[in-house]
Amino acid sequence: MAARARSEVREEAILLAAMALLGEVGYDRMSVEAVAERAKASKATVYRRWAGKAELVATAVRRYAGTTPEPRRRSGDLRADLLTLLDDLCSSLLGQDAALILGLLGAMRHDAELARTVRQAVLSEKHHAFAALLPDADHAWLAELTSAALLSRLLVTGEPLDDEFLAKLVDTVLLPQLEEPPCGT
Amino acid sequence: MAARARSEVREEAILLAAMALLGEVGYDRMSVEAVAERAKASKATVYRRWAGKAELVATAVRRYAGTTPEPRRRSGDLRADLLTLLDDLCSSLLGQDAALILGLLGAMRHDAELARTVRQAVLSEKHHAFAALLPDADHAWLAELTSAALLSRLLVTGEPLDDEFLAKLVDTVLLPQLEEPPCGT
Amino acid sequence: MAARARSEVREEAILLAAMALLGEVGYDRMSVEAVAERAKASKATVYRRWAGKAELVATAVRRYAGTTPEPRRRSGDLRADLLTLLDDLCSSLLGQDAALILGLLGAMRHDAELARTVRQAVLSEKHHAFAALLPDADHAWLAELTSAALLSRLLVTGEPLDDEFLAKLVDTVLLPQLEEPPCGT
Amino acid sequence: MAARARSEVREEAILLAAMALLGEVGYDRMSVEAVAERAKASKATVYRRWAGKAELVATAVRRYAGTTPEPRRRSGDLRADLLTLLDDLCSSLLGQDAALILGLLGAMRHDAELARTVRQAVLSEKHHAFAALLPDADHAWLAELTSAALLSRLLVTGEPLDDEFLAKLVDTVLLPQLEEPPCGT
DNA sequence: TTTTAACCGAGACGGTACGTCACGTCTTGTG
DNA sequence: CACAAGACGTGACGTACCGTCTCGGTTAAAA
Repeated sequence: MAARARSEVREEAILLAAMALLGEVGYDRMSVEAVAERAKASKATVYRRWAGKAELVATAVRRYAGTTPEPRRRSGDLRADLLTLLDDLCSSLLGQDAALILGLLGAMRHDAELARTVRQAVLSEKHHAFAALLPDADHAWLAELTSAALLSRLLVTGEPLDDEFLAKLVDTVLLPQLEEPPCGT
Repeated sequence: MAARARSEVREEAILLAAMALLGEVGYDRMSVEAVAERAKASKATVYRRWAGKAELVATAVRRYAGTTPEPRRRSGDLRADLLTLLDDLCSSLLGQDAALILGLLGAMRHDAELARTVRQAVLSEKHHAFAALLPDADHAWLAELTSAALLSRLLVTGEPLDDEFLAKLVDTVLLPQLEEPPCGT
Repeated sequence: MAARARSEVREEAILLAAMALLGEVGYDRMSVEAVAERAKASKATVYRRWAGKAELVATAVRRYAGTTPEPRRRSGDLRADLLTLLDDLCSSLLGQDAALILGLLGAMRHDAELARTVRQAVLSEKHHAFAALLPDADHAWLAELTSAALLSRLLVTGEPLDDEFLAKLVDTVLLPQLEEPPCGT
Repeated sequence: MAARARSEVREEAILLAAMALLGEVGYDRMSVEAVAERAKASKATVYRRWAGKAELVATAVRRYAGTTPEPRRRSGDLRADLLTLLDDLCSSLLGQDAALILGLLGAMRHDAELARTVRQAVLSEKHHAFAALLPDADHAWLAELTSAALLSRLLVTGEPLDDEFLAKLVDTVLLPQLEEPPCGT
């Protein structure tokens, strides 16, 4: 194969530097200058590709954090499968970095294009996951509810995304919706 | 010896200016200078009372954000009452101002005490509302789910908090949890 | 005797604090706030008496630095007496603090009254000294020349006001003027 | 790698603005912000090159203050030539701008290197002028005395540098030193 | 003594300038 | 010719003093 273009190499270096700094100091205190310096790139190179910090970080996270690997196999037990699924989704919640997510949410308000992209990243992943597991359900709605609950924990309550929480979510929100029709009425 | 007391008037003017700007431009683009100017105060006066932007915003929000109106009367029809309740909660979601909420969430990351206060303000309002309507339910959980769904709409999807959405929330999330023995089993 | 009025006590405390700080950090970095604090006075008390830093310092220096004590006795040897005189004048050159003098010179440009006072303090002392020693000479001119030379050393060249310098001043500037007439012409 | 060189143009604009303001309002009331604004530069650019106000002024003066015009021709009459010389020196006394000189003297206290330079500029000009006119005299001493007298008038007494003053200076200070064997002895 | 008025500490206040930092744009020379 | 290096204008940051202005507590003289 041909060697990758210089741009790609640069881009990767920048994104990796961004991820590293993101982890070290958080979104707020991460500066584009620092990213450029660490990547041995120049600020111009960064700004040539991204419109600002939020976009840069968005790309970085999309590429290096949202690694929702191959969905784990289903066991046949619906409840167990849902728990496994949620566990996977948690792991990929943009690295669970609240500051990063806030930064992105903020940036979305100024950049409609970014907004679309992030929504995609945040929701469609869940959407597809649910679609795979429950072909007949209202995937979009399940994805939205799940996403909302996870985000709320992360941003608002600050409580951990632990097994107990996931179980409650499955038992009181997700499963009831799937069993709804059988109940008669 | 007694010096002139810090004027409550000044403080209020500053906090109101902060709230206003927070709503207008969001946390990031709100500058302390602008707050001072609008409050006809000097930067020094601001910094004399608060250690920085985050603390200023924290106080402002603590004081001026938790204003729930009195709950409307219940009709006896549970579904209708829930819809009315959600409608009320929407109206008080900090004015549904996404910029302000983002600013708030951002400020929470810099001020743990504020974080507690805001969680209280955001959740306990819903908590009490549910408690009044459904004495036997898991109020905290209902409040968290509802809050999460509203926030998600506001910040992530950007879709409107319309009746259709509220109805879906009631029908697929809230009511199913109240029909506790879910028919079968 | 009656106890001194409170004001006088306060004034003295403030002036002494000013002198102390002047010596410790110099004119530029001495702040009125620091003077007040050290004197356990309030800024208002300082500003009640003086219009600003320069005036405060002017008073302080006039009172506590310009202590040209009683003129030393004349020996009869004119040259020796002049040297003694210059030595005394050097000692009283506002404590020889260049920064202080600069501050005063600067303040003089904004405050004509102060200007008069400082000129008085700087020049008339020398004037009188010369008048006592040389009743028939042009005292004002001698005073101006001497003052100028001392100031120049202090502010411009920064070289020490040592005996060699004083001797040269006496021998090449002062004495020639006194011997002028005898020479004929 | 090569970045854009710091533009000599920017630097010159800033220094000229500094000189202008120095002359207009004096060192103390000259602000870096004002300099930057007048130079159509930014504060950051100023601070990128100089560590503070003192250094900025230092450079400005170093570069733009030592401008003596060519000496006028001598007539052969020593007294007349001295008067002419003093007149020239007056004109070049940094424009006889007291505020500027005070600013300069102030800046010298914060920057030892500037101090050396300014002394050079202030004194060596006179030094050379005297050397040209009186090859055998103690030029440095004459220069210092002259400089001192001019400065004293400008800063301390505030009286004009008029012909009468210059004549007195020539007749009572300069000429007597040149008639080296002072008649008697 | 007791009142009563001046005085004074403490320090809040609106300002102005400081020096720093990061932003996003731009130019320049090197590999 | 793409890129590092980094200068530049911009604008907010948080700090330090400025000089003005209430406040109440404390004297010391008048009652």
